[in-house]
Amino acid sequence: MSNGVNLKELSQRLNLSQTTVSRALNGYPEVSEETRKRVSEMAAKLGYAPNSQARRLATGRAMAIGHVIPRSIHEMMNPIFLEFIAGAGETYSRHGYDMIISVVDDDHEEDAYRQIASRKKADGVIIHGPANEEHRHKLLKQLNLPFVVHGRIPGAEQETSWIDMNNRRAFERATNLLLDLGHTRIALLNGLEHMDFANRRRRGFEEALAARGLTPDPALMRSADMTEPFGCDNAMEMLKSDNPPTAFLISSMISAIGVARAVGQCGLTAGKDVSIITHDDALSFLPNSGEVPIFTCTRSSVRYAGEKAAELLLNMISNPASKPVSMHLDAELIIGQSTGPAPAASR
Amino acid sequence: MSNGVNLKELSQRLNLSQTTVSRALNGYPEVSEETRKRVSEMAAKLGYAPNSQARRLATGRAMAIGHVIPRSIHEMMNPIFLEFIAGAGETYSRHGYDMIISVVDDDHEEDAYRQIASRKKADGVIIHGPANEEHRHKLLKQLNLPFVVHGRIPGAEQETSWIDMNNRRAFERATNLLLDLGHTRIALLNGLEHMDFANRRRRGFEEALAARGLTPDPALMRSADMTEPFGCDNAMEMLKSDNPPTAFLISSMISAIGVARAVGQCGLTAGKDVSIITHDDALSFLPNSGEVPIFTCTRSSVRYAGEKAAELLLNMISNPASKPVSMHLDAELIIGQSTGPAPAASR
DNA sequence: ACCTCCATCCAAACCGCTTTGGATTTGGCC
DNA sequence: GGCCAAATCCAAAGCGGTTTGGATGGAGGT
Repeated sequence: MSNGVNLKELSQRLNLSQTTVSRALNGYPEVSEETRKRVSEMAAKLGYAPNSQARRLATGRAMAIGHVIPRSIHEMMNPIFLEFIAGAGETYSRHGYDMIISVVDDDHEEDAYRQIASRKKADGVIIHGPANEEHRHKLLKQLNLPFVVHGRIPGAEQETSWIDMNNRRAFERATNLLLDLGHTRIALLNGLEHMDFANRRRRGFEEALAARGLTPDPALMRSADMTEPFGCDNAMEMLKSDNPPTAFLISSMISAIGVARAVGQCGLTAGKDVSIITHDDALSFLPNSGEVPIFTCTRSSVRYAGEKAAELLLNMISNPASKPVSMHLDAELIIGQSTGPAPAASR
Repeated sequence: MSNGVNLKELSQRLNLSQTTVSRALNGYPEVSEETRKRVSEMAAKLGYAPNSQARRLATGRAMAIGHVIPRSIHEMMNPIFLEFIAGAGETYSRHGYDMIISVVDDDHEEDAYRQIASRKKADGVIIHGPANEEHRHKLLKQLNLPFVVHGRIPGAEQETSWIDMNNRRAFERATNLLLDLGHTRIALLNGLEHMDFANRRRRGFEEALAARGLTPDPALMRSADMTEPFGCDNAMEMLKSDNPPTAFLISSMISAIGVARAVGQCGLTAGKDVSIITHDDALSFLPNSGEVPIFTCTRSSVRYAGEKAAELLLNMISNPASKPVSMHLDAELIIGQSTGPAPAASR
């Protein structure tokens, strides 16, 4: 027994009108400090809190942000998605917004957005994992639903708000590091390249090679969901080939761990016989810290991106006339134990 | 330009009352098939969808389920949590419910629940990761907010609805498997044992040993957040000790991967020199399948648990008088490549 | 004493839907 | 033809807030 008071009852108990009570609680100026105090005390005593549905209806704002995630969201996205959510969630709750997540069948994604708009379930949404061929932003514009992209939509950079890390640059720098260490046969284990982020990473890799007059060996480039076995299996295969790579550049810690497993199983040592650089999204359950991190990595916190994306979106919502805004985050290049000079001319 | 019609406009266009239109769309019987057809056609044409806030206010149901997760949710919970969410989310959307997730400061968890109740933000909640000392269920009872526990609250099994896997039994079986293979020095790398699930797993382990007259060696039992380094570091330390274990029993795939890394670094082979059994929550980004899975494991799908938990909760909500219900899931014991007979009297 | 101007407070409309309690029409049956 | 029940449909009352457009009363100015 603790709840059940509504505005009407509260105002009756106070011998005040609902108007005054509402204004007192919402900090409007046309109510004396004394009554305001009286009101908030009584409200606290009776445990009054405004019914959110009623408030939303009256104000016309849903006070919620939607995230629609297709059921078969690609495996590698999963943990990253959660970390992003955690960051965004903090921002939302700090601003009194709810976060609503819709898990939908892949072919119902568009429906989900339409429903959010037509039923007024949320004041805005976040687009996750933009692909090379992306259309969601068009739909959302048409639905007049504010949104922020986590990542970038190729060809729509100017007309959309987004937050992204500099994928191309990060992988370019990582590749250069390996080149500086004398590696020339570098393998790339990348995410699905129909995704924009993976596409950009590959370009960074290729451009760095090209700048030194090297051409990437297609046999050393793989692209798939970034699972652990993906890393292990491909690394194993490459290491056992006639012309194995001396270094690996990997798009995710999860797959990097797989690569490390393969390296171990081949009796090699990472950082000596083989070098590994991975991108590190700073996932909390895969810490790669310590004085000297296990993996040399390009690091960029997805959680932070989530916080910022949410802030961008909330700004857009409270300021609908504003121009598109974007944030470009640079990854840190952090030296760990998994890189070293290329072994001298192997057998 | 596509939305903006409300019930009033729709009914005017049809020369019908709002009542009739509402009833037609919601499938009530007191409207002729002909008008129903006319109504739904016009609704489709004008892109009408009921404003969810208004509907919620009128019906008094939030049509949403809340998940509050403390900001510092223990690291190992993270990916598991997401998988659970994915499962639950499917059930919700299939039933027209929204899922709202609140990320809150640890010391505001109680507030979060109170708000959900007093502001009527959700019709029910899921309790995640019950601890040995658990109090949330009392608060929720007092708030009169339906809930389902993912896991079990010790001492409140009868009076709460929950879904849990048989942790004790799973770890008992796993331990017996190792014992049958001749292992006697078995290490346990467990989750935080102030959590109910970890506590139960330890008991399963200890009881299996005790049944064969063995007492667990405290030096071989570790408990912490289930990160990858936790597995690697502890395994490394144990393997290098004077009296190393011949087998590892591990609470999470993530840490198991760390153990595998340590095993590799020590020049040993899993399944031959050292045996590994891990619990496998069937996380989608850590597949452990294939003809012969890499890890021998006790497997139980968290996603499935999420689906079922959501179903239990929705049932409770639509049927408030019902008695507490619970589901006990048994983990499969699956033989993979990481276990084998104990090596004959090692050096 | 009279008037203006604030400072407070209030009654009532409104947000968009569901639902109650009829009103009206239709059809079957004696 | 008259009557009753079933089939349709509707006006209006909520749901619980916010917000508009005053009303009221006391202070200050002349």
